[in-house]
Amino acid sequence: MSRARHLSIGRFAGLTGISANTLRRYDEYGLLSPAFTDPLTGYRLYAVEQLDTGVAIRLLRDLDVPLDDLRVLLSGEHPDDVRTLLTHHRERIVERRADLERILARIDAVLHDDHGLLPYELEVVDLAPVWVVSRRLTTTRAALDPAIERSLAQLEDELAAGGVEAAGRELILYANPLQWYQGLDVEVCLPVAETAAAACGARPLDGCRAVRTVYRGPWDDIWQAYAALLAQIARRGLDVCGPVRESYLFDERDTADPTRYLTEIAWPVRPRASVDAPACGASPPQGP
Amino acid sequence: MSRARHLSIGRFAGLTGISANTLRRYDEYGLLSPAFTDPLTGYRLYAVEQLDTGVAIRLLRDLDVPLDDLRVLLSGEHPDDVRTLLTHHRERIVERRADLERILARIDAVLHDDHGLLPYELEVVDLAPVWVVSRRLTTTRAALDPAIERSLAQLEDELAAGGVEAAGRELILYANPLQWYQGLDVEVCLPVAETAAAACGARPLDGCRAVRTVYRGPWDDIWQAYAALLAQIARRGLDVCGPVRESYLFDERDTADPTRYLTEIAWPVRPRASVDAPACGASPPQGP
DNA sequence: TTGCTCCTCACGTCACGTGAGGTGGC
DNA sequence: TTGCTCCTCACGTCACGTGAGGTGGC
Repeated sequence: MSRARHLSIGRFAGLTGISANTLRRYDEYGLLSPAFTDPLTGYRLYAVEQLDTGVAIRLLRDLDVPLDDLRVLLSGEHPDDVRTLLTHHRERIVERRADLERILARIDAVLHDDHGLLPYELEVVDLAPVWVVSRRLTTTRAALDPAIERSLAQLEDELAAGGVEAAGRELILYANPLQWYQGLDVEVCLPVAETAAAACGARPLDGCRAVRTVYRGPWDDIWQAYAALLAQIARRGLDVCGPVRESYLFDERDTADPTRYLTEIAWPVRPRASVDAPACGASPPQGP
Repeated sequence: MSRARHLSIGRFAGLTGISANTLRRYDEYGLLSPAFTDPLTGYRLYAVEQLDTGVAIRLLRDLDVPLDDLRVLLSGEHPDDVRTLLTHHRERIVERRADLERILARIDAVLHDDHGLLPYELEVVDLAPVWVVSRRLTTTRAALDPAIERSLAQLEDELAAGGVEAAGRELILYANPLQWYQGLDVEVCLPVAETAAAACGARPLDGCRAVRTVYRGPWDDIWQAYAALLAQIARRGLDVCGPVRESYLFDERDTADPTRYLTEIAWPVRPRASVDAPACGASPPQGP
């Protein structure tokens, strides 16, 4: 066995630009094993003929092609050639770039829009009483949107039949927003003028003290606003005490860009009665 | 100790969107520990007041801000606010995007330029003899470029003094290209017409059989071409037998884009004399 | 009591780098 | 003989997910 045409791991590393350590792992991994391994010393000896394979691996790794892909390619078992592999890999990289673009857009939104990380500025307000026609339903989160659509359409039909016009956009009450995974108790409301209340069978929503904020962004992420609100309410020594009201200041009727949606959240609160008393409707371990 | 305002890890996870597992690690890591841990059962209980911190962590992790940064931010020890942190983080993301752009550009170069992964098409050629004025030097890789510049300038001065014009671009001979880490033995040559050879003290470069390829790309990566060439030479049953010649078909004099450089590499070869005989100049273990 | 939640501990992911501690070859 | 190279084994990186095996609380 002549070693004249064999390269030690260090030389092979120097020529291919792959570190000796990494070459050992490629050997173990079955990706690129030396032409000869001394059974006594364990020394790895690479053939000069393996250099171009090594260079190719190095080039593809520089492009961040996964080792698994390289093994498939080098095994020759699949008919995929480098071109096919790189085409697939290109898509992966394009996706990663898109991920970064999304992150950048969100960072810039925080930096430029000049609201803090949690863009929920709370204020305590007194909600005025309001007359509404409403429809209450129980549904799941997945079925929520069409259920609301249907209820709204029905309410609008009823108002039209009675010759009454809605006094504003719809208002949606959630009795248990934090237990959405157990099903949602929803009341869809359309406000009407008090003078028209009798004509359409409207009921009053009582006025009450509430904590109010405006959430900006797509509805999928609105749970974050709820969790943050809940923390702030607790910090202020308040307890939530009634169904939360969502109203839609700016939504798909106003923009195609969900990140610009504005949703008002108003949560009825009262001073915390006692440290040890369970809070009504807010304390998750309590109710059904 | 009332637990009415405490949340189990599962509820806290559901409200913040952080998995229970991850919350346990954040506890261990000191990033976000529960307000209360039952010493008997080890159960973690989070305060409602911790929800907004949880949401903030979740938001920043969605932006891929490292845990270490979050710990610094939440510790309040440093005056950095979220804005500063995000500004730094933005730079990191922009860098990552630039990395991906570079990878995409290289993938596209391979895909569109229609050469294979190793863009080295070998051919065996017979190099014609050529007359050159030359200057031989020993240097390191770091000092190579200015050393070549100086030698070339001197050679050009000499030719000008003798009233002779160069017959083409320079040619550079490397006696030991694969041992560059041990120092380079370089001969810088300018070709001249045979008729002018005597007037300027030119010497002949003998003709010989050689393996020739054209490397495309920046010089920093040219070692890859050498390694791949060496593999192909061995596969064809040849041995290298003399200093390799580089000539610069397309370089900084022609383009500002190093990825478009074209470098011709011609390596004198002979048929392998014997499997066990050491090859001249190519077999790395053989000495300086 | 059943089923759900919670606990800890360990291992896998991905592709390496960095050492410790010891040995072979000129 | 000295200094260099090579060996194996173990651990660290990063931020998790996934399971095993067992227990607490309504």
